[in-house]
Amino acid sequence: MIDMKLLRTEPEKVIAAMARRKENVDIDGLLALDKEKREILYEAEQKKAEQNAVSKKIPAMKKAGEDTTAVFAEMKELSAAIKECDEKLRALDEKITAIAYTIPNIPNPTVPDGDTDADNVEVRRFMEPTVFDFEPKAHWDLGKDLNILDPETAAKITGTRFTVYRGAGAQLERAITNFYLDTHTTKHGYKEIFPPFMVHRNSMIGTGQLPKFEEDAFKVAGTEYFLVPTAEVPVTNMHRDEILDGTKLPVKYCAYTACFRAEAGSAGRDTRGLIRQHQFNKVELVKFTRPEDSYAELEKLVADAEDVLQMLKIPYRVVKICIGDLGFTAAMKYDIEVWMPSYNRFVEISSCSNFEDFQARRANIRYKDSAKDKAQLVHTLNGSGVAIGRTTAAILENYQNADGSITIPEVLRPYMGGKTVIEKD
RNA sequence: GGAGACGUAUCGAAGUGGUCAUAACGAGCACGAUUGGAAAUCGUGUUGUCGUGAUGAGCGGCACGUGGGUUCAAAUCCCACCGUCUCCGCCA
Repeated sequence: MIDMKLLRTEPEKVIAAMARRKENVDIDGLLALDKEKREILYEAEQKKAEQNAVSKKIPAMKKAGEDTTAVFAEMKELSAAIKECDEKLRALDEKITAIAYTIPNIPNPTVPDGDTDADNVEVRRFMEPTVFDFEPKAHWDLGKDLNILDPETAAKITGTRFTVYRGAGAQLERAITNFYLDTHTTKHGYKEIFPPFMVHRNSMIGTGQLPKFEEDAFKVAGTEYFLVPTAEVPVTNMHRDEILDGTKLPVKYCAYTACFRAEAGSAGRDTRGLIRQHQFNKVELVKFTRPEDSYAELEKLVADAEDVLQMLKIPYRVVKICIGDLGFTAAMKYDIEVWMPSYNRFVEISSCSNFEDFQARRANIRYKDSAKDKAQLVHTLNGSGVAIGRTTAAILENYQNADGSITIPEVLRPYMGGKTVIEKD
């Protein structure tokens, strides 16, 4: 949510930010509505002050036996005028929030220029892209041959963009999940959360998925619930309308959830394999920080996500997202992309963002250090730590052997009963 | 799913149409007094938010789960929704 005070005092900053994003937002119109609202608000408050003053005198008048008929008539008119003001205010507020909710976050000045993901800037790499002395297969072929990934059966029971994992495939997915959660909770100091997989509308608004991107979400028929598109939504909203203890920041959570995405507009893209599914597993990292610490915490967040890939020994690179590819809610974002031999390129496996106070303002999440202090908005951050389904795909492809078997990364073996290789059963 | 009770500050809780909502009373917390130090005791303080001021003081508005309604006036009366608890049913 845009800061209305910033908009009032320094509209040129907001206008420049929107121009960088190539967003067409009617800032002048919004300012005019805001001005009108404040004028009417003042009028309404004057009238209410009068109403309160008169109301206070009425009991005394009655006690003294005075005739209150005239006063009542006057007050009735005043009351009607107040009601009229309140109605105008409500209508204006509705218009203002409707516009405000469609304004994206102000990007950090260091966000690189560019129009598409091709313009993202590579920051660093880990390992070199995997080299094979045989013709490597795509993970969907490996999964089929090993009988561990079964999209056909998923289509039979549900539809496209779902996968049934079987046997060692299911075990591998579960091993990765536990490895990620264990590493983040013990090594990196995050508190594990297991949230609901459905949330109500306010939570989706709080983190910015709604109202603008409703077609991307699955809504549960007959309810007002949405399937979570990421654990970011339930976990960030845990502290909605709360004032956190500033001395306890940063608060760091990690959470596993299944994630559900309609993938509207992705028809025909990544139709094979685990890359783009309606349901996928992910461990998410979420932080609530002091404003002055948020960028340092973003770097640490990325490092924590990278660490699990380093332990898995999967080649990856980190890119800084350019202005044209920056999401609606983010002020700055890094993606981590793993090497995917079947695509012959790097594929996103984690997105780490600093939202600054954008989500905190929507969700009303603040902090203060002591009772005397004024509550201030926190900064929120999150990042995948990391996507599990895509990890499975990356392991199958990067750890495949000439005979079609898969060597299990060392750190996962304790999670798979000591098994070292996945072979056709 | 059925029946009932409830939702007021950090917590417990009073207030059942006006002149006690910063909100009784109790507890907690902060500061001060007392003490060699502590406990106990006493005193003072302790919500958030919006508008207008300078990000101050002051002034004014709003908030008693949420949203409506009745009324000159609503924590109080009415309606809807949300949530909590108890009993019954069902279930993992």
